[in-house]
Amino acid sequence: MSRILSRAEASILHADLDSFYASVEQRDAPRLRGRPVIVGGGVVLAASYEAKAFGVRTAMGGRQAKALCPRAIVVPPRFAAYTEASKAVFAVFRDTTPVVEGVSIDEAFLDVGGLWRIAGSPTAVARRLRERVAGEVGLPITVGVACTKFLAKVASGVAKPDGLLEVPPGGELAFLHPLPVGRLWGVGKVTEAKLHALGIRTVGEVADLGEATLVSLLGRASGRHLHALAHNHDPRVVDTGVRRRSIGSQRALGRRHRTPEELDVILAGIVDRLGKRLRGADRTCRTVVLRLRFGDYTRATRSHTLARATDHTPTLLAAARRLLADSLTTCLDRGTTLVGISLTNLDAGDAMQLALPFERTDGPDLDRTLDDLRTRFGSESVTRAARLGRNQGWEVPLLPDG
DNA sequence: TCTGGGGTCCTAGGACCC
DNA sequence: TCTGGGGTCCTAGGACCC
Repeated sequence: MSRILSRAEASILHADLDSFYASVEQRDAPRLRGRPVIVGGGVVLAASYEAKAFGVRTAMGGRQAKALCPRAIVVPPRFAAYTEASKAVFAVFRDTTPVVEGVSIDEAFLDVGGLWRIAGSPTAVARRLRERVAGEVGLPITVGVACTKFLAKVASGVAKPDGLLEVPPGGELAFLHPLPVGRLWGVGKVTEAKLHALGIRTVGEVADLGEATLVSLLGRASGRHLHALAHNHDPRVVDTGVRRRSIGSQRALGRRHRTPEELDVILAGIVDRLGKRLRGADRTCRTVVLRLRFGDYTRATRSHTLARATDHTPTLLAAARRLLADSLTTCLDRGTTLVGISLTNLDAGDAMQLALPFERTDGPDLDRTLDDLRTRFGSESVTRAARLGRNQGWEVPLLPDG
């Protein structure tokens, strides 16, 4: 299959803007250029490389950051400016290749395997992409080039900041195995500590471990995942149709005591915003999740699944209020420092949307309908939604790839 | 060190169904 | 009637990512 052949060449780009929020601030305010910049306040949302040199890191407490880098300039975030910059950068991505998969506001995968004839090698494409983002949007961006998504991401991480790194075909494992285990996607503090406890510090040592050992150590999914990545097995293609699986909003409240009435007002504000976002995205949800954090930094989640998917704010709010009412004594006892709502199970609504065209289609038209839906919703969403629809007893025909 | 806001995915147990 | 196996859904919690 052509997919196997194309995997032999390094045709996947992982493009990642450097210290995105801080770079936008430095671009827009000349006085910040070349200086250590921290975006945020109570917590560091982003730090410029000048600030990172002092040990300042994302998610670090503001006080600690100032202690490490007293000369840092702290600026409040301007989310509208970041959204606009992100749109401009993604426009350059899409002008480069139609096969773009956004990962976050500042990060995307691009498949440029089909561009040899018109645009040259993937590395040449990456070089031009970096020049265009710098010239047209005014931001530094790092690009990793490799034969798999995972390796392209590792490469961009190694090449940061403002860099370009291609992992040459055939040189994948030689590149990967000396790296520390923390470079593997999905290895955070906890997993790293478990591996270190066994004396395992490099990706190569993980690769030597064997899948069964990793599974017994980390659980089925994580073990298999890590084993695959350590051998650079990553069959995922760049998927243009990835859809959001949940939307959420939360608010930190500080340590001040809140009355039940205050909590209710905050909750209603959050649900109102989310309802608008949900309808704006033309989605529906079936599950409402209440997230709480308490004065002792413990957390709790409570969820409720509705009989059917909805985008109706009063319905969502009623569910959220019931969840909060059930937790109210805990909230008042322990002191609530954060309230949040996540709307999940967004696919349940998709399943209904998708079931309709299925019902009207049979014979040779089915393949065309499936192709059309996959283009609009992404292949994974279609498969998942069709399965959900079947489980609900709707008239959704079995998908060819079962 | 005492912490923001937005997400994804996995696990495990109980309920329920075939 | 008893017993077992297999599967999905729901819920709560946790790890991880940017």
